Parts: sequence; C-alpha cells; structure tokens
Amino acid sequence: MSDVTPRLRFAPSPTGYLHVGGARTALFNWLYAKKFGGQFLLRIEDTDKARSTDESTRAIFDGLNWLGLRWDETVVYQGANVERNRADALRMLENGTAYRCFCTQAELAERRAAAEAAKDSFKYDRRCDRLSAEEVQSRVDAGVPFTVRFRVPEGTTSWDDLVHETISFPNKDIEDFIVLRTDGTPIYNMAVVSDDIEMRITLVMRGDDHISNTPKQILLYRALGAPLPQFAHLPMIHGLDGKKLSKRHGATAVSDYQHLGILPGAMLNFLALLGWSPGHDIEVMSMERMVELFDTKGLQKKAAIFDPKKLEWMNGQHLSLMSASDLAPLVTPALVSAGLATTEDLYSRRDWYLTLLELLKVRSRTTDDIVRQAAPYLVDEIRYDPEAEAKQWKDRPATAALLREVGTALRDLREWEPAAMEESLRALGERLGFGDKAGKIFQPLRVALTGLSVSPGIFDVLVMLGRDRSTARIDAAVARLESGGPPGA
RNA sequence: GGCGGUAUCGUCUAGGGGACUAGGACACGGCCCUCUCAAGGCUGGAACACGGGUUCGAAUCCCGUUACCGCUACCA
Repeated sequence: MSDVTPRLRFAPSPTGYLHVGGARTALFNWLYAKKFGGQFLLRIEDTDKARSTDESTRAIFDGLNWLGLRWDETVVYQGANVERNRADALRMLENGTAYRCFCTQAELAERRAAAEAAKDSFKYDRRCDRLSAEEVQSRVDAGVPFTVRFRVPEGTTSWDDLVHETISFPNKDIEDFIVLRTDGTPIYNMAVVSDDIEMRITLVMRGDDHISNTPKQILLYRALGAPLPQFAHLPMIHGLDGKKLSKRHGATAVSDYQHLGILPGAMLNFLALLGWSPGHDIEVMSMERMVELFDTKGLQKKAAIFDPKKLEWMNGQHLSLMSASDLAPLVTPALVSAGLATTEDLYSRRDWYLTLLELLKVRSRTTDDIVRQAAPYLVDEIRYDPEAEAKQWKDRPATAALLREVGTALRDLREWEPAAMEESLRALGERLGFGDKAGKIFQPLRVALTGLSVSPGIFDVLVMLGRDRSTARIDAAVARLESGGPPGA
C-alpha cells in the first residue's frame, strides 16, 4: 500500500438516470475514499454528445446527493478536456508509441465483413504502420484524414486486480486500437486515461464490464510515461431473471426507490451487501459502520441479483432503528403532499407527532407505508374499509349496542391512560360474558376508531386520538350502524 | 468465433486444506408472544455446477468440461 492519499472517481455517462448499479459503484468508491482518508471525485463522461443530456447530469447529482455520497473537489466534465486528450494522443505519435492510420471507416467495415464471412476474427492488420515516413508525410501534406492508432507492443499485459487477483491478456489479442478520430476527438480509452492521469487517480474502481478495456488503458499509461493506478473491477448487478438489470425489471433508477419510500441509508446498506460482505454475519449497518468495516477483501467476484424483497426488509430494519425525530423530516413532506396534514400542524404538536411515528414505523417497511397508515390519526373524517366493516361489524345491531357501552365506559374514565382503559374494557368484556376474549371488544372498536382492522395497539390508538375524538368516532360508528344502511352506504 | 471473467441453499452471502453434520440473512412453512397488524423469539425444508487430479484429508489448490456474463466500434 502506497503512502499517498487515495484518489478515486465515479465516472458515469449522463445518458439516462442514476441506476442502482452506478450507485453501488459510487458507493464503493466513496467508502474506500472515506475509509482511507482519500478523495472521492466525480467525472461526468459527456463526450458522447448524441446521448448525453443536462437532465441526466442533474439526475446523477440528485441521486448522489440523496444518497449522501458527496464528492470532493469540483465536478470534472470530460467534454471539457478534449484538447488535453488530443495533446496526449499526439504526444504518443511523437514518442513513437502510436501511428497515423489512413484507412477509412468504409474500408475497415468491408474488411471486417470479409473476415467475418470467412469465419475469421478481424483484427487490424497494421498496414498503415508499414507506410514509409515519406508516404505518411505526403498524405498528411495532401490533407488525407487520419486516425491515430496505438501500436500495441509484444508481450503480455497484466495487473493485480483488487477483486480478481491477477488478470492478464496476451497483447497479440489486442488490436492496434484507435485513440484519436479523424476529427481529432479522443476515443473513450484515451479520454479516460488522459483524465485519470490529470486527476491523479490512484485507484480505478468500476464495473467488471471494463475488464477488457483495462489492458489497453494500462498500455496507454505506459506510453504516456504515467504511473499506473490500482484497479478493482466490481461484479455486475442482475435482475431476478439473471439478466443484466434493465428497465424490464421495473425500478432500476435510484430515484424510483426514493419515491417508493426507501431510506437512503437502507438503499446504501442493501447495495453494499450486493457484492461485498463485512463477514461475521453482519448485515444491518449505518454509513459510519460501513466505512469502518469496508475492505476490498470482502468484495465479491460474482454478479449479484437484485432482490427487491430484501431491500424492503432492509428498509424496515432501518426504519425501526431510526429515531422518530430523524424520521420526521422524511415523512412530513409525504404526509403533506398526501393532503393529510400541514407542516405547521405537525410542528405545533411535535411530541404527539413523534409518538405517532414511533407507533407506525415498526409496522412499516417504507415511509410510504407510514403515510398509508397515518390518515385516521390526522384527518377528521375516517374512511371505513368495507372488508373491515364486513368482518368486524357482522351483527350490526349488536355491535352498535356494544360500542355504546364502550363509549360510556370510556367517557367515565377518570384518567385517559392505557392502564385505566384496559381495566375498564376488560371488565366490560367480563360483564358481557366474553371471558378473556377481549378481542371481541377491541376489534369492533378498532374499526370504529380507525375504519381499519389493522392498527397499533388499541390503547395506543385511543391515546393518540384523545378522549374527545375517540368518543366522537364511537358515536359516529354507532350512528352508522344504527342507520341500517349496508356497509359503505 | 476469439479473448476475458464467474460458478456454495430460489436470492444475498460466511467459508480461504482438517473446527462442515457447510453457518447467517431474505423469501417460504410451522410454533410462541398477542386486542389486530407488524416487530421479536424458536423452528422446518433448502446449496458446495460436473469430471479428473494434488493431498493422509478439498467447498477451499490445479486441470478440463459445461453454463452464464462481459468485451470484441473512428460508443461510452
């Protein structure tokens, strides 16, 4: 391990949104940088003008910010570096590690097709490298367009990958690849190496779909006389069907999960476990803990399959662990946009609100789940779930009579607190001959209070609603039951 | 086709020659808890791709086969 501070970068191309695979690559780069006190840089690879959009660039920023993966230094836009990229390519022309190629795209395509037809694998035959200096000069003078090709040397190119150990490629299998187009713009591998040198990147950590680019890039570093960074190639993420993750698999953008009510910390935790393991059966971790435990030794070589079920479970874990006050800022906007409350209202009775969150978060897997359960506590008019009504209020006259008694009992309570409620309602159950089946009271009451057959403990619900609202709901339920109308009428 | 990579329960993984009767987690089933739903606890089924080596001994090391993935552009 060198003693220079590590510099890593995440280099996405802005051609869509920030997808989960990219987010995970960013995360590992970030974790490594944090762990070893280095820098995590962001470079937008926008050299493909046709596909790059500002909107996608924004999406990348938004995604990384939401996840809390802050980058150091200013963002580098690859498109702004073409001059230097070209200068580097030209430098290779001068030092003899590259040469001019006058073959046209059409000629190349033709030869490639011919080779394919003959079932041969096509590889550039270096014919332009055999041109005499005079010939080259005369063509240049005549203004014949040319590309710059890298002259791949003899031998073998290998490196010690941080996740794969040693990987090596016989150079004979690498063709003399183009580094500069006829219009003078750099090809991907040229731009990447030129930029990574400029940015003084010490560890290139990226998807393993770049493994075959690596020997070419290493050759370029050497031709430019630059020190080699370390490389780490991360496995891909696949969908449930084992194929590369794509739109067909549903949500693949980080923002999709943001809108589904997934917590950034849970997303990160889940993504980290897809391709990395801290060992010791540790699963649920905070960002701090991940930084502490991160180690390239735990990196996986095998592609992982993205399982949304486990993500949800992970989110539930993080939800339970998070304090209500940390959760509030994340849930409040959703509550407001669902029209259930106003920010002012929630702020004015903050303790009550936090208690509500405490009650709901344990039975939620996403923040959206919390919102879905919150309505009965926040709005005046509840909606009666037809199924709950049908099941728990089967005998409507009898239920009306029961709820009347419950209402009376609750109104008579001296203190509006759980122990008193329980004592009173269980006593009522005894009197009515329910024995220890107090659920015969609790369930109909739950429907009366919330309209639902599912909720936090009944005494918690009563406390949250308060005496006035609770008794009012019971009265409303009695009226509804006695109106004789069918459920939902 | 060529080159490269990968291979442990359905899924994420632990494992780095003997501690393996292969551990944990998700999902699934059962039980407990219980006013419902969660959460939690206990519990069940479920895997070393195949074939050869090396070794006293292999999930672990080597070779081959198979399968899957990636690259194979004047794309990134």
